[in-house]
Amino acid sequence: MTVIEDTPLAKKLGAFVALSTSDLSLLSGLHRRRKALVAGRDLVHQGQSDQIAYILAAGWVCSYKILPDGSRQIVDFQIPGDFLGLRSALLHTSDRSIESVTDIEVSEVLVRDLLNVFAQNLRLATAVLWAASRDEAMVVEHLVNIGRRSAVERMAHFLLELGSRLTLVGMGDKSGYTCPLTQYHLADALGLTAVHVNRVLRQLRENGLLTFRNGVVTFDNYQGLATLVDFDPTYLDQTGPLLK
Amino acid sequence: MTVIEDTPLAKKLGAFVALSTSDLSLLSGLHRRRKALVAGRDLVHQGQSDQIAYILAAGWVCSYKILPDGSRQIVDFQIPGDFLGLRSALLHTSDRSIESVTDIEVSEVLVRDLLNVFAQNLRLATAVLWAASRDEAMVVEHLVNIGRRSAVERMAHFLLELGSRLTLVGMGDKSGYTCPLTQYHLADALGLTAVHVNRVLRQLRENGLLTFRNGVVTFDNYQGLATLVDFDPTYLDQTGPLLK
DNA sequence: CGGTATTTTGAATGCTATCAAATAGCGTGG
DNA sequence: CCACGCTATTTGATAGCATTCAAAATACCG
Repeated sequence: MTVIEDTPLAKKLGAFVALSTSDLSLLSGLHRRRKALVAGRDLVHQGQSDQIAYILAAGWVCSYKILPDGSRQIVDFQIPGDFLGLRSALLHTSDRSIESVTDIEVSEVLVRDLLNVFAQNLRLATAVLWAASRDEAMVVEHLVNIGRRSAVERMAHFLLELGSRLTLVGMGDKSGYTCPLTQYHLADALGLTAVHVNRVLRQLRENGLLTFRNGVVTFDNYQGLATLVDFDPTYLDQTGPLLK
Repeated sequence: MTVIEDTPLAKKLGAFVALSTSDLSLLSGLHRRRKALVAGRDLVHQGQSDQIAYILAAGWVCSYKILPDGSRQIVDFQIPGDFLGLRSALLHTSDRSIESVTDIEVSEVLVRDLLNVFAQNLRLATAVLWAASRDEAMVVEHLVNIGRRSAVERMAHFLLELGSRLTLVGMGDKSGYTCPLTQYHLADALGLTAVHVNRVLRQLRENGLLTFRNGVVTFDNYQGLATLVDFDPTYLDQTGPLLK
């Protein structure tokens, strides 16, 4: 049996609030109904909405919107420990589609079960809300990124942010991380062309800032990158001011 | 005494769920502590967070982030009936600044009072959550707008969306609305230059689509605009599927 | 009526897209 | 194990949209 504390969700929430053993076992109660899915499948389709949310246990996922001309904008990527479709399940509205980027494993969560957990345990409810709020803050940061930064800065900021998130769940550190995204994914997320993404990555590599090759992001000069885009990971590393 | 049903907040929430007289009086209970502010003042500053949220009663406000190079990205505008700083008050984190665009009137709302209302009245709690969720959906729509549309399309989409929101609170219709935003505001919201905003507005005007002059937006061809950007106001006009 | 903020227009530059094509990587089947 | 086909990456040349710099015209305010 897996050690409860080691699920990505527990790690992430644990970074927000201290979790007791009983908190952890309540959380693990949500991890029944495991499901596996191959890469490139839609989990939720734009407009559809049902009573189920998911916790991503393994693999990467993206949420996106398609425009009438066929282009798409990726709103966010989700990594292990993230909820999928939480708001759409709670509020019966889905404004975007969700697709698996890699093969994934998810745990189905019934809204009813989740609300029960919240009712039993304020600490967990807060932690989950906190995480949801962080996700929203990331969308805002993403908006600023696309609206006001050059292509090189966008890329740097994006890869730094991803690094911080992965570090939180033990899948990366300041030296880099494994990343399954293609240059097309990056393009759709950053509002660029895949061709230009390639040139931007080359530029970052040639300036000794970072290398993204063979599915691995390597920060060659973390501090330099952070300075370049004024990266402030504070909005991700909350030190749980609400509950201790 | 003002008729309760006529506050912009009541109008907006009323479009989500049917509100009874007792719901309305509970709502109006939140409208004590009226405050007035002149244009161009900060209500909440990036990073600060306190226990107070606001309901905007009159005037326009914008929430934005400033980048280290001095440029700014406006994340959203708020119009009468919108909450200001709701999430930051609930979760003790503010990721953006809020500034008055015009002279405004707000009602201060203590988190405690708001939570009391929620506890007493599920219908209102749902309506408010719904409104908050709509605001989030608008940020996502905004992201898509900036990431994947041309300058002309961005402008058209933005002004259409604003029109829908204003219509909901009785401040506009399909023919147009009064709009206090300067071309600098539009530029900061759409990730453009003020100079280019001007050219884009001219282009829209010369194509007979819309006219924005002397603080008035006039839709010269509403259907043409909606088609141009595939505008779908569905995500704003919810017909309250949750509570009737 | 002067002063400031906003809008408008012009010319030149530059960043990113588009179009086109070559190279490299990877899984599959012979 | 190699050939094949597909997807992803890389590079070059050209076009275009939006920015930048500059300045004039107009609106707004006390």
